[in-house]
Amino acid sequence: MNSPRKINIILVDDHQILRDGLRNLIEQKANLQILGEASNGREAIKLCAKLKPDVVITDISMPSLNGIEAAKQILKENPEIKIIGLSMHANRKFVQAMFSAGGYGYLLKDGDVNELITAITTVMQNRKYLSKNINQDYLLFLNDDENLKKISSRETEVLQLIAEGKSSKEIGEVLFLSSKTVDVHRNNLMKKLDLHTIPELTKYAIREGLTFL
Amino acid sequence: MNSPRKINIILVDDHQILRDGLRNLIEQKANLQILGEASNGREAIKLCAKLKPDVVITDISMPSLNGIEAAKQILKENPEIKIIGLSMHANRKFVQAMFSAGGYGYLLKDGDVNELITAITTVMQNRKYLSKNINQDYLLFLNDDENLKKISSRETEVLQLIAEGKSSKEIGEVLFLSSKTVDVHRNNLMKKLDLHTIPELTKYAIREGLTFL
DNA sequence: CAACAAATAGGGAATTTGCTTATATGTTAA
DNA sequence: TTAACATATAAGCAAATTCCCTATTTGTTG
Repeated sequence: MNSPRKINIILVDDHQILRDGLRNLIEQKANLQILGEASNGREAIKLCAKLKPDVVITDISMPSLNGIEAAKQILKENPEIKIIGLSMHANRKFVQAMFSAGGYGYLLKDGDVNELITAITTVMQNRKYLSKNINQDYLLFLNDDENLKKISSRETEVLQLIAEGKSSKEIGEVLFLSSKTVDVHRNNLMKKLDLHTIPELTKYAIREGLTFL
Repeated sequence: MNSPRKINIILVDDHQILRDGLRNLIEQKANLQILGEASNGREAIKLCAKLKPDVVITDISMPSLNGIEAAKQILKENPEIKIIGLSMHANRKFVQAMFSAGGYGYLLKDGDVNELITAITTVMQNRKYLSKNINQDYLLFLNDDENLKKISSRETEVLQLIAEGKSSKEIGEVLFLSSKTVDVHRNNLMKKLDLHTIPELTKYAIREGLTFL
């Protein structure tokens, strides 16, 4: 009798101390193992391409690239990966966005670790998991995909970096684009959102949870 | 030969999942034990009064009562307790505030766990500990308490207008100043606040209630 | 009085943004 | 299956803005 293969996990959060703690707890379970860790969405995408985990546990709000955008891009390449969002916000908008992006689970950071283990096993059975502290009714609406996504993924990415204080040039370096392309994205964002200054874009990004206050 | 007494610790953070992880890691060290946990500053004060720990490890940003204020109040009753702040912000203001409140250590959440262990043993030797990812120069200034330069009312005025999306030229027009004067105010603000981009100033202004989201 | 902070502002370099135009690639609706 | 539309890319050039340095005046405070 051979024991079943371990579930391979990638852990994504911008706080190493949280990753350290979670890794330790998760690896106490015989059937779970951590394949790798990333500290933002951009690293997570690279790591998933390389390591092909079964499950990604990812913070939502992170510098450089947030968990929602990361989920979209990971799933475009590897649709079979189960992504579980981990956030401090019980906000409906985040929940919605995570599931619309193709995520399989959404947990609150003030849940306990057992809930995380439950979530992992649940999503591995192809079932969605939503933190028990969140109104479960949200699950009913998850297929109304018609959320206000006027702005594209690329634009969202650029917006986050703008709100983090980066210039077009710096953003271009991060995304391997000409600064002129970034200029165009910024200007399109401003047109679409009817916002006309960088501080206004910043505030919008904060409201959308793309960056920290 | 009797082994030395264990170091008693109270853990304070609003995310249970982070507490779970840290507790587990810390208790793997034979000489450390967790006496109790709290999920905000107010609870922490009560717990300290009851349990008299050697060390408190506390998040800075928490609901109900933040870590800085909690530190002040804990130390008023129990000046011998060593308090270590744990924050995601490398922001000078927080560091300064933590030490001014009487704290003994300041760690970033993206440091690793070994650093936390080091910090605990350091403060137990009556030495201050500052996260190695933070400019250590801050330690030099920690004793002149009035080093937290407050911003002038003119600067506050300018800051608000910046956060509303106005350029130096526009601000000059509103305040009947040369745009160059506004430039100087902006640059002084950045120096005083240790912030280096307009989006960062904007976020600061929001936190200070100078402008709306 | 000396030192210092606050408020004002000019000069000039460096950077950034705004706007226009253009091409390639998808997607979708008639 | 075209036509229309959205997305992503990027160059060129002009305009605007910011960054850094220096400087003067005024008020405060040890």
